[in-house]
Amino acid sequence: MKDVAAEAGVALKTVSRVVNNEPGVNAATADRVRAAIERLGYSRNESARVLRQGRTSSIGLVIEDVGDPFYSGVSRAVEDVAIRHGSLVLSGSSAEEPARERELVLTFCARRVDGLIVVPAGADHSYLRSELAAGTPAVFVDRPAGPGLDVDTVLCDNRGGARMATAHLLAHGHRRIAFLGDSPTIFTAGEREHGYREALGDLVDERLISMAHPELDRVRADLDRMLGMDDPPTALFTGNGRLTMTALRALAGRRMALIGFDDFELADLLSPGVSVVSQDSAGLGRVSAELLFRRIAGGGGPAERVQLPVRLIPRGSGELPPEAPRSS
Amino acid sequence: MKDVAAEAGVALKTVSRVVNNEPGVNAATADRVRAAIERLGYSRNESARVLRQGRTSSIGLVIEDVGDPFYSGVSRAVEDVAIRHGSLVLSGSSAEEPARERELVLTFCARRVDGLIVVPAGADHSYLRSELAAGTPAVFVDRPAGPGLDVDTVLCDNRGGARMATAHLLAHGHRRIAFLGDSPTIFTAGEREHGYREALGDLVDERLISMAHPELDRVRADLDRMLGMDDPPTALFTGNGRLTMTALRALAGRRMALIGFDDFELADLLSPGVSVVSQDSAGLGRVSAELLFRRIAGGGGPAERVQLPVRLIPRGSGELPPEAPRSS
DNA sequence: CTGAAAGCGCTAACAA
DNA sequence: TTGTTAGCGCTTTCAG
Repeated sequence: MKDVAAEAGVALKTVSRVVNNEPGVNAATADRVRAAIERLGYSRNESARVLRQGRTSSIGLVIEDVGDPFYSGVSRAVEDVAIRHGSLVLSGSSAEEPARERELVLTFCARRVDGLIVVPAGADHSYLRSELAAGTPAVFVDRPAGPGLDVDTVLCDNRGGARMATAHLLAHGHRRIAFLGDSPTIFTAGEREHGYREALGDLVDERLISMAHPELDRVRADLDRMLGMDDPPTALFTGNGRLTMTALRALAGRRMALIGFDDFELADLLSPGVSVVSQDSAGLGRVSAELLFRRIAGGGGPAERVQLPVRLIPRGSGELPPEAPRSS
Repeated sequence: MKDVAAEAGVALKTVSRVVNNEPGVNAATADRVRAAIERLGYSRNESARVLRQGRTSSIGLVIEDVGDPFYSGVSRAVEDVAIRHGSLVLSGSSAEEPARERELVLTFCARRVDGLIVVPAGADHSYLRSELAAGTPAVFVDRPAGPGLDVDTVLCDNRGGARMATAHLLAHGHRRIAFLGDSPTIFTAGEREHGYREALGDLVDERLISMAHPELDRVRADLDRMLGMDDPPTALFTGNGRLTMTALRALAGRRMALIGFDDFELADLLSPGVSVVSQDSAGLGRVSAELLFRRIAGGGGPAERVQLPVRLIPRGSGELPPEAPRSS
């Protein structure tokens, strides 16, 4: 910048003014400066600007895995909003490990991001307290923050969606409805289990509920066990996208009513089409990013908790009738 | 840092030494400093460090769309390698728009990223020349850089994969093989078309080739037109994942041999399973990131051009025999 | 082993 | 409309 000033025969500050499109610069002078910039191939050093202004024009995004379609949808939506606000996105995957989540968040904070969007992996976010107090706003997405942290949160209606799916199966005549969920330590998994239980009421049978990490072998074993019962399930409700696919593989063509939580590409092309409870991943990203930028801009008020609706998409698998009872 | 120094009763530089784990600090002093850091909740301001050192420990990643499973696979792999090198990833989606690609790259450069990984949308990358000359290394992924730019490149064997797929269909008795490709301005689309033509030789029929943006209506119209011919195609080769899915929808259950370029989730669950040419998106990301970090570390030598192998995964759809010729 | 001073490139505040 | 000066928080250099 010094060189540019010399080249254009003006003061440092004038160059700064031109670079920042600040008003109050003679057009001719500005042109001379721009010419000098062009000639010298100058480009502003953002680090210095950041140091001076204390604003990085970047936000940090911690998700579970960029490779997962649900989270990459969130990611893309956040990115779009950020660009509109002139911000860049620093992102990282926690791989569902609390330690990595913490490390990423603290790294982002050390880089003085203007704000954070976090899909939490852990349950303890006390490490964030000092950052929040220091004025870095954060929005939690998909899952709430650990106890004692008063922070904006954007969630899907997990419980309502699960209730809806289960009720849909009930309405189609099913009474024996199994639930395959992810590990109950995961917030969304627990909420969906609750919704399932609420809809089922007295019909709940603990033997038809299985919650653990979605591995094919586990799912297959569980399904085999359930289907081998005297009064086997006639319908299945799967607690997330990965589980739905795993279950589809494990079922290996056996015909059974099925509704999955979370939509997925090609669900409509399978036969029958897979009925799902669809979450709006893009909406999740968009809403949380907008909330964050409102906070960054100084928007005050108490922490908000937004819940986005989900919707049931019937495609056939959720509308299959119960198998005719076996004549015994 | 000044406060920490005061709190610990040492000089600024000593704090700096402790924070950076520099050798030559009395253990007791270091402990005192660390205690002060803890008490004050201090964390180093990376911007200032960057300003001084000129190294940001971050790389820029420009892809087409984080929401696309192929690119999010690349993305995740890049991220993993970056973390191992103590680097963060700034990423952005070009949405296949050259202007946005350019803007992202220049924004990243203004932030003084240590290096760039780019899936180019445009064909002209002259804007990068000054950055490269200034010492910011770049690696192009999935598609090569525009003419006149001597830069590391990591590609898949698009042509070979297309040749393999087409030959596979030929081996299963097909002689009328249609090709649906993406817009020919996209490098990978062109390469795959070439491979298809090479394998087909004299059997090429221009009426069985359609290349454009993968919209359902277009694909449906093309397929209808082709299937209405006197000698309709008995097999279809689709040029990317999006097109494969679109074609599956457009075929709406009509039985026809099919191989798609690029694997996708659930390809095995459709009936018949969809045979594909699988690209290693994670490998693409990993190899390019490793190459980039080698350059950042000062690794010299001429620009490399790495080609990753692809593999054919038969699942049924690519092994269907031609329909018995209609008795006319 | 520890410290003082200079300066990275920029912008804010104040003059002229 | 333009310029001058100070200082953001850190690391580098050189001196104790």
